[in-house]
Formats: sequence, C-alpha cells, structure tokens
Amino acid sequence: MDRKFRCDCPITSALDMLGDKWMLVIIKQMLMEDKLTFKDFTESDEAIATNILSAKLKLLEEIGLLTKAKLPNNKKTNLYLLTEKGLSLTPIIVELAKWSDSYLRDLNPSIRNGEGMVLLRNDKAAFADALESAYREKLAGMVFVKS
Amino acid sequence: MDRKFRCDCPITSALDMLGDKWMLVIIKQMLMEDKLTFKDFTESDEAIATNILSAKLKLLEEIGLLTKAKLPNNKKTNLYLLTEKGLSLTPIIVELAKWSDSYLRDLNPSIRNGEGMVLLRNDKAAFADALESAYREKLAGMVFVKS
DNA sequence: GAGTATAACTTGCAAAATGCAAGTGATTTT
DNA sequence: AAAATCACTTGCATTTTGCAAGTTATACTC
Repeated sequence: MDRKFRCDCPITSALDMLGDKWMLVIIKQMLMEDKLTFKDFTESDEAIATNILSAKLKLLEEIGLLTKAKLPNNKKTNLYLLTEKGLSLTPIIVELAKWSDSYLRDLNPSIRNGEGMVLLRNDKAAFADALESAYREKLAGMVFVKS
Repeated sequence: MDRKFRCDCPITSALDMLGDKWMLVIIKQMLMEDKLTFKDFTESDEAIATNILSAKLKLLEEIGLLTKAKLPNNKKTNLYLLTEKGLSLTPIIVELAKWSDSYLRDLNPSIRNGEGMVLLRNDKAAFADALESAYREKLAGMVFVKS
C-alpha cells in the first residue's frame, strides 16, 4: 500500500494523480496536438525533458489514462493512445482553456487567440464533444496493435 | 521578466499557475469547506505544512485569486477570501470532482460518496452555480476590512 | 496587568520532483 | 555495412515540497 492519496476528497484525489506540471499537458498534447510517439512529445512547445517524459508516460499508463501500441510494420516506434478514462479528462482541459482565455491573458499576453477560441467561448460542451469525436475518429481510422 | 509561462498555450499557461499539489486544493477548501483563516487551512484533512501554505497563499494573492482581509475588531486573524477570478475556477474544480467520481473510485475506494454527489451527477452546471452562490452569499453576510 | 494562549507566520534542514546533458541499444533507413 | 532514428536511461544540478522547531504580535484569562 503506497500512500498515493492524501485523503478522501474527490477533488484532492484527482489532484494527487493530475496535480503537477506535466500530466495534463501530456494529455492535452495527445488530445489536441496529434502527439502520438515519444519523439512527438519531445518536439512540443513545452519542451519536456526525456527522462521526465518517460516517467510520466509510465505513470499515465499505470493509472490507465493511456495505452501503448505499435504500427503493424514497425517494431521501433511506440504509439501512445488515450483510453476512455484519459479521453474523459477533456472537460477539465476545456475548463482550463476557458479560464485562461478569460482571466490569464493579462498575466501571459502571448496566449494564443485563434479561430478555435470562438467555439470554446460560445459553447464549451460542443467544443469538448468536437475534441473527443475528432480523437475517436482518428483512432478509428488507424491500424495499430496494442502492446 | 521572470519566465513563468512555458509557452503560448492557454491550457499549459493555466497549469503553469495551478498545476501543482496545492493551489487548487486551497481554492477548493475556501470554496467548499469554509476555510477562512491560516489556522483553518492547517487543520484540514490534507494537512498542509505551514511553510508551504504561507508560500501558496502569497502566490494566490499575487496572481489575484484571493485577497486578504480582517474582521473589524481583530488585528490578529487574517481572512483569505476568493476574488472573482478565484471563484471562476469553480467549473474546473467541479470537473475534477466529476472525473474522480466516475473514474478514480477504483484507485481510491475511500473517496467520499455523500449527498452532494447526486446533484453533481445530475447537473454539474447547477452544482457549480450553487457553490458560487453560496460563497457569494457568505461574503455578502460578512463584515470585513480589506487589507 | 501579568501570564498564558493563539494566529500567523519564518527558519533550517531533509527528501522528493524536476531539469539538463550525455550516453545506450535496438531498429530502420540509406 | 554504415548512418540515422527512436525510445529510452544515467548522472548530476537545481527547484520544490515537507517536517519540526522557533518567533512575533495580538488576544484572552485570572
């Protein structure tokens, strides 16, 4: 029994799993930025170090938020794919985006303000659904072997 | 210029502020557990150390998520109160609760499963509104002096 | 009003998480 | 066969978190 959880509060328990610098960033990259392979993650804007990435991917797999897979004809490259449990973090990520859009621009003026923000502002549930659907469809159109 | 933000992604920027073990836990305690004073926080289930608490409260104030106040007849006790910017984190906290309720019970079976969960499951927006209203009303019924 | 208790901290040090740079071994490409 | 790529690991520096003990100002008690 390793004491992973601080107490019986659902919110604190979620943060015991997700409350750090990287876990939700990695999930976001999978969901919204087409990151699939170890290399993909290392090339992101956030510039995660490979040792941290390795540790966090392992953790995310243990928790059940992602699974590893391979393409049928490639023994080298790993694919990291969101599970249902991982995909279900979408609403949290969307709320983070919305809060940033509304309240964080004065602290970080460089925050992107593109096309996609319009739907987020008008209908965040639709925005979340669109993200989830797009991800599911990507998986549906892919041939891979779970490892 | 201190490099607080990793990049121009809204989600990553939110996590640059909130992505640690304590920031959202403290906000939650204010919003849902009537924590008002330094002492209140030290007595919570999560058992935060006083040095960490002190540092995080300072940070939360700098970011503008809370303000300090005092009761008119008491020069000793500080009150820590959520600002609008802080209160607007409610939807994020609610989504964390909902995710925990749905997906984290097998990893932490001790997660509370009380009365309040029913509304959360049925209508999370109503749940969030109820939390925000209750907090606003508490403030409205209080006499304090902002410091 | 003197002594005790309380609130809100700070300080010093230990432990854990994060970060950087370099290296390794198994594929895959040329 | 050699070179490049991918998915890591290792060693070490830095930062964050955690524990226990102290400090100061205010408030309460007799």
